[in-house]
Amino acid sequence: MPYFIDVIIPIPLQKLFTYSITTSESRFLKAGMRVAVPFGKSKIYTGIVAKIHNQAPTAYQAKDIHQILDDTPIVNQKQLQLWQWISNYYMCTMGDVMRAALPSAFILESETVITKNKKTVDESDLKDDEFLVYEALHHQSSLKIHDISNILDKKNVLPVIKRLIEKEAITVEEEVYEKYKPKLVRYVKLHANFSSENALQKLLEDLNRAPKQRDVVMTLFSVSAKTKKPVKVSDLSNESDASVSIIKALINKGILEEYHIQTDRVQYSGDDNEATKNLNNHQKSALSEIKKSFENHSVTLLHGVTSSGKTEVYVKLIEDAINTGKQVLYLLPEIALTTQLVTRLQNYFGEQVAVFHSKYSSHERVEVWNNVLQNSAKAQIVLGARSSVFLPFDNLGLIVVDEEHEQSFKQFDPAPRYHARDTAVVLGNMHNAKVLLGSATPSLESYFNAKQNKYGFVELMHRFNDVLMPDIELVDIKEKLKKKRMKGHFSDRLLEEMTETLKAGHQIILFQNRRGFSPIIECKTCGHSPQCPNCDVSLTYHQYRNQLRCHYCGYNSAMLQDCMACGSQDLDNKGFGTEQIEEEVKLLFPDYKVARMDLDTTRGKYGYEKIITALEQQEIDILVGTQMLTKGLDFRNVKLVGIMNADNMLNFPDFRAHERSFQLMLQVSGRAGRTEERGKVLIQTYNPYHNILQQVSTSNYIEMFNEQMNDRYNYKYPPIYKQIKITLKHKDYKRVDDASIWFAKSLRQVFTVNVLGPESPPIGRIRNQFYKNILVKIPKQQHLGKTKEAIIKINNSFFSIKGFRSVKVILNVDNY
DNA sequence: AGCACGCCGACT
DNA sequence: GTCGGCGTGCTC
Repeated sequence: MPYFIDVIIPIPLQKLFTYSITTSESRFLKAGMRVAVPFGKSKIYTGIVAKIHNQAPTAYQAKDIHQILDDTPIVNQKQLQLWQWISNYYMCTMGDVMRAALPSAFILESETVITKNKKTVDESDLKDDEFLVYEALHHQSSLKIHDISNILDKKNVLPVIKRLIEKEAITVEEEVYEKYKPKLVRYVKLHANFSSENALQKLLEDLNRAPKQRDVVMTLFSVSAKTKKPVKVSDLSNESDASVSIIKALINKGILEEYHIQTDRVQYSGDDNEATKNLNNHQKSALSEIKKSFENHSVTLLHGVTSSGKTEVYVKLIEDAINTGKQVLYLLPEIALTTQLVTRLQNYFGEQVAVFHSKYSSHERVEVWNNVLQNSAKAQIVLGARSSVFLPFDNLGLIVVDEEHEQSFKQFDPAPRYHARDTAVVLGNMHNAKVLLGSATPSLESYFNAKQNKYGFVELMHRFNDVLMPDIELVDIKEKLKKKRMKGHFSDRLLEEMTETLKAGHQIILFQNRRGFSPIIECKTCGHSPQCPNCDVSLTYHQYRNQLRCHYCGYNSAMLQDCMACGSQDLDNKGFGTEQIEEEVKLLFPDYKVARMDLDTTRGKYGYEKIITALEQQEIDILVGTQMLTKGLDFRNVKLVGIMNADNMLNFPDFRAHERSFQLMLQVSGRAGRTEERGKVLIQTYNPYHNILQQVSTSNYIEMFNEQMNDRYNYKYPPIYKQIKITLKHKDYKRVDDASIWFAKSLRQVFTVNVLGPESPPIGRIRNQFYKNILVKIPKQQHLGKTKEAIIKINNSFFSIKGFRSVKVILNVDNY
């Protein structure tokens, strides 16, 4: 019987590809193994076996596979199921998912290797460039395409190679290289010849004439007696103070024997585990409520105020899960994956904790992957950022999604555009695992789900040690400006508090959110900024057309000459960043140490940690920063938090701007006064009566939730409606314009009023590509799957139109 | 996505 | 004349 396999290939093509295999291969291969397969004329790709079957394809002749790359599957059945879900739900190809899921070292690529033919060729027959290549092959046995471009100093070398093949001077082959190389560490031991007492005695006598070497041997004895473990070459060299060459001499003489052991790149070397901390009463009751909730809700939301000790509660749940022999996944936003939290968990669970995030090299990721795959003791608890949902778990018992509201859980650019929190819920379901979502400021959708009783719900509203919530004061800068009480961006109130805090020897955090690309028009007199009449977002000023536009419905109007609210002509486009604030602080407080933390200052692997450490060790008095500051860090000595301007977040053109502002401000506020003393937060704003600011100042989540949900309901936004964003891009404006109008028209034929756009995004052109957005809003009762099918159908007919073929279409499900 | 094939401008 | 630009089509 003929055998075939369907293979997932890491390219954005909808279909799987069928290859033919032999009977013996069919016995060996299993779904989830990697195979190298020929694809197209010359390429060899790494594919994952999705299915083994006997149905020969009818329309074409299946090719044979090139090679099997694994002995056992590296992707398990549950993962393939998850990939399929992601591919369906987020409307991307399996290839896209594969690319995102596998560490890149697993995806091998072929390289063309050129070798000289045995039979000699008449060199006069060759042209200059052909001769150069031929000549080079006399010195080197093989060349890569890359080498040839270097030799000939041009890009396109394929015609030359083609001619050489025709003249039978060379042959080409595709070769696949394994990218992952295990790390080997060199060890030494005494050669077996000297294991007897006599031989050893004789050896030491012989070595009396080589005292250095004798020392090394003696040190080897003492080290191995002390540690009772194999001895590394590097350790021996350090301990005995001998150079590596002396050890090498001993190896060459056959006195020592060298061997290699494969080691993990990622290793934990710490003290013995601590017992987990005892919980206070509030934490205890939260813990038992969570456990109770898990009985009938596999997903539970924990709403715990900042500094309430959520982590300790997680730790207890993790402990329970691993005690029953299950794996645990602890998801965090990338940026919060700091050494602080990692060390904390390692203190409790030691070696069982594995860390997985984007700063890890591809090789390190392979090691974590393999440890999870083998259900090794070293990876019972995985602490990771969004991509760790792709690890080969087999036996998950618990998933914790900390800082659940964080938008960085959603991947925006390349496909798959998945949300790790939502994917984690699906993953948990597959494993019958419990999922705990935790946040001090839950996302509206999760809180909504909890309210709908779709998720369980537990609150933890007491701060640890009963520290008071910080005192939040709103400062009206409109008024301060009028009364001339502003120094640059600082109000007199903020300066007062800063001076006092510094005098008392405490630290200050100043928060300036620099987000927002195109400037927003703000009236200098009343702080009003024009709103879109159709949506609850601020209009964005577009200089090139002197227009005000709405990002969401495409509404636009001519630029106003005077403020709609107060008639003042003093309109200003606002936008100041952390750098200016830092400069101003340095001038205002020249005697104190000021530092800045934003994307620019935290570049590099440890940039972020350096600043955190400096702050912890109180080398910094005032830290100016962006949202980075908000991520679950514990700064003991920070007493004052200043939010320089709350308005620029509130006016961000996004239906979530208010929700996000609330979350952000409350999170930053949480950094103030985490020990005995009560912290102070000052929020500078032009509009202190803004509902969100009032809600922040009283930490009133419920009120914020109700009001925002009301808006979402009125304006048909998530979580009431689902939405899919369709982005079209092309380098020719006319073409995207036509294409997007066509696309939107086709969508309207199916979805009528629930289609918004097409409209140009605030940044209409990026990298010489013009963008157009179309938004499809999906009511709750409308079938999601069918909606997607309809969109895919429209997309297919779109691509059958000649002129639209070169337009790129990006589908983004839940684009928030 | 790559990559080949094929048809038009600007250079040794 | 060729080199190289990118439009179009295909990949088991």
